[in-house]
Amino acid sequence: MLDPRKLRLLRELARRGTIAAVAEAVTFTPSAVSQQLSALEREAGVPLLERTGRTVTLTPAGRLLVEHAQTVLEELERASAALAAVRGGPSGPVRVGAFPTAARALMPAALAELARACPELEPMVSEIDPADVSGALRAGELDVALVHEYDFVPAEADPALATEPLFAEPMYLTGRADLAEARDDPWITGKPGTLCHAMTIRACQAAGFEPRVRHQVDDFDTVLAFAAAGQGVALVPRLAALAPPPGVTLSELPLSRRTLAAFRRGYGGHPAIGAAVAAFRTAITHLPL
Amino acid sequence: MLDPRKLRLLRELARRGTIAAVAEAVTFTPSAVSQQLSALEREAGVPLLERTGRTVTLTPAGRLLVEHAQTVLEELERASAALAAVRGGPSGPVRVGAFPTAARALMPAALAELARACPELEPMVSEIDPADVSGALRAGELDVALVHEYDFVPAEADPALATEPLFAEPMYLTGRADLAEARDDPWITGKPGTLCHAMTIRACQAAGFEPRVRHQVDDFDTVLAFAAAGQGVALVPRLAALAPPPGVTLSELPLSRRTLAAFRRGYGGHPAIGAAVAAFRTAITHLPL
DNA sequence: GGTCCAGCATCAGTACAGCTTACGCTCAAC
DNA sequence: GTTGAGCGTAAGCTGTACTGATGCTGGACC
Repeated sequence: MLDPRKLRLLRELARRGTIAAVAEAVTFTPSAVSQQLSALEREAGVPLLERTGRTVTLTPAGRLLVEHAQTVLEELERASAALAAVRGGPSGPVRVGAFPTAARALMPAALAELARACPELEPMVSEIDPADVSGALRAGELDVALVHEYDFVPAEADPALATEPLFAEPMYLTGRADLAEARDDPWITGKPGTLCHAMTIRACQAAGFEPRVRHQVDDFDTVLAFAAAGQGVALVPRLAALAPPPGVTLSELPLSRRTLAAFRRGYGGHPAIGAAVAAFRTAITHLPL
Repeated sequence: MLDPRKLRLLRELARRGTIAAVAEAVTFTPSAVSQQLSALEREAGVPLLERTGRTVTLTPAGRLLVEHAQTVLEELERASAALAAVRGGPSGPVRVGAFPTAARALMPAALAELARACPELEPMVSEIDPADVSGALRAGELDVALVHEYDFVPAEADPALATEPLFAEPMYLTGRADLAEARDDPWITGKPGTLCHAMTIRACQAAGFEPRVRHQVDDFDTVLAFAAAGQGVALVPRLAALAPPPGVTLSELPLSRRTLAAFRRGYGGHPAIGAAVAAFRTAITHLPL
């Protein structure tokens, strides 16, 4: 019988590309991962990995097995979720990931609501960059996470993950009435590789110009402070612009940011996930949107 | 992570009812099964078994988990089958179960065809009573089996097993032109509990009478010999009546017996199963039906 | 060309999981 | 009361799966 623990390693390898990365994700040594994958190959009777120099790639048979591993692992998780549902009310630790804005604006109210509704639940919140959420969920480091997507920058579609929309908020432009006016202004964006960065660039491109980026700052409070200091214009979501510093004018744009809850697909039926998402929703109703 | 080996034991328990029976089916000691199930319960966090005196029954949570176990195990088997398909042509041992009539009439030609088409395959045939086929397939003692069903006696519907129809043959009545004429005759049936027995009883009931059973014999050659000796009438399928003894007349009835190939559901894609079923079909074309 | 480093494999050693064996308990049948 | 079937627990052994150390390969950089 194929061992799902080994299948999990294979799936991670398909995702991460190197044995070392898999080892780090599951907190094993690379040696252990290498041995387990070799054993899996032996059991499978087919080469699953191709060793070329100091790198490994999956063979077609390996990719095929990854597909099956996917469904097996999902189904196992579904079984766990069903058991947890039977076990009674949600209880035990739930690891929650949240991007910084949400951690600040939404989490306190959500945690209070969660403590009220499910006192047995022990939520553990980690701030996490949305770009890392997918990997952390898959690796089992997180159980549920808040992520967001912008117009022009959809959330990563991962077959192993499911999402549930929570709310949408409009985007604001600082200093100017619309994007066209800001065509020649200096811009303040997030750091390259972040969603905020991509969002700003793409929105400007859609408006017909390439933004001249002067500052690269991730924290929206800092962004607004820079804007107040006349350092440039920026796009900020409603939640980050509830109390703009004096001297900063905000114009609502026909752009939005959507916040979603993400979790492993098979885990959706888990009562802890349901309770957490419900608490998010309750907290949202208290949000000044 | 839930261990599929333990899930398998739970599934077997749901089917067989006692730990001792599970142990026998998987060739463990009852102690090992007990320990494994206890461990599974501990991991699940919910009571799965209810111990009442010297017997165990599944709790609702246990039954729920069995459902999931079913799909997990099926999916694992599907993965194995996919690997076997990649591995190239069918090879290795295939355990084939067949009821006595089929073993005699069909198997020689089917094995010859299989040896021609897939020389790497090592079929191992066991005669087996159709009533035991389901359990043997589930326990992994057989990979594919020939079973049959009669009008009025459909094949057992097991969610873990899939079937594929192979051929149908008419039933014959010995001595008389139709069932109504045989209303008051003594009858020769299979032994109680067999499909043949049930088939005869139900067919007579459908014709409006209760057969008077005199002899209980499973082997159709013996049945025909009894009929030739004037000991009564009987229903026999075409395959068993190819060379009736002198003095036995046969009348075709509007009843049929269907022969099917059965295998574990997840195993259907396995090339060895496909090759075996194909060989059965080829052998059937040589059958004087 | 030599050096360094990243990445994987192999080997030896160890810890733990899972099996068997042996034994005790409970309950039903006789 | 005795017997036997059925399950659980304790003790012991084996094999699996991990870590840590070592060696090999190939690319980058000087």
